[in-house]
Amino acid sequence: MAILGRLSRLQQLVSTEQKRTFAAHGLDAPSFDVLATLRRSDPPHLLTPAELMRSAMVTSGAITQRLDRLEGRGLVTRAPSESDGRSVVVGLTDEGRALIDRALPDHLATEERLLGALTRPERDALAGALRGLLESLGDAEAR
Amino acid sequence: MAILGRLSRLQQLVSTEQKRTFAAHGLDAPSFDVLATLRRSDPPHLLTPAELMRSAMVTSGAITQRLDRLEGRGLVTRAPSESDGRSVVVGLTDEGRALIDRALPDHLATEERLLGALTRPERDALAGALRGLLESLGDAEAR
DNA sequence: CCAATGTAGCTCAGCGCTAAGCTATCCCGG
DNA sequence: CCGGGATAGCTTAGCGCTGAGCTACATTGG
Repeated sequence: MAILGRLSRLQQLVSTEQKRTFAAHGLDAPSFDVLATLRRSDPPHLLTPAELMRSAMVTSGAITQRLDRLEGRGLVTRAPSESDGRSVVVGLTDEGRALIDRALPDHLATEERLLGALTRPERDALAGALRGLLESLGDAEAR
Repeated sequence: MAILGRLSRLQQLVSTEQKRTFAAHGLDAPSFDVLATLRRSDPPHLLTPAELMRSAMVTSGAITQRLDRLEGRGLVTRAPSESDGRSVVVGLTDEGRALIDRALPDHLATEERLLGALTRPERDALAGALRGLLESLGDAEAR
């Protein structure tokens, strides 16, 4: 089983490299994750903590703390939901949106660089294999 | 770039599943990693903290703390190196070896289960792609 | 031979996450 | 209409890791 060990090592290398990119924009990985998830969501780019939690695959406490930090920096806003008294709506501030819009191109360039060794067909095959595995493990959000 | 995102999600799912297996033997992932690395090394299964550090891709401080915990439980031993005054030699105790020998088959079964969705050729292709990526990123220990 | 540089391992403060538990709200079936 | 289970979000203690810094030992070049 030389697959899962390599998966873990590769993820480790990749995330270390990505951290460097995030840091160049004053971000860390958890913050980038939240901002990018909001940015990728349909306009008007509003999500609940529960949605962010499912996307990030972390516990609710982790999302609470991520949002605390981002809100403290003025990058996201929290407002009570109008339709569900338990829920909260998270949105990007102008500053948060400007920041993630600066960081995203760099992030994509890093991805491209990390995958540079693979040809297009190889990438497609790899993406397909990963997708298949994710689905077999019941990952609902296997995008 | 649907690859790196899936890689991260997959690694998350896999490691959560593996944790469950480790816990069934009274282990967590870091402890399992150290014991399994020692067990897989050539007899007499002795490694230095520096070697464990490179294998696990964590900092030296992390290895120190992992070894503190394992030594405290009586699963590994630390002895000063005879050939290098800076170095330490880590070995498995009888108990440590017995424990990892019980846990490893379960771990392999978990791997097999997680990869159940892939056929043999699919696995080979995936393993090859991951290996290629690791090498392109300069991972010396891409086994 | 020794000064300079590199390597090995340890220490510790700080950080983000989990796990468990809490309150408040929603929603379904009886 | 209401009781009970599910869901949303927050809190907090505890944990493992990083990053920076330290000491001791090894190695290399002049």
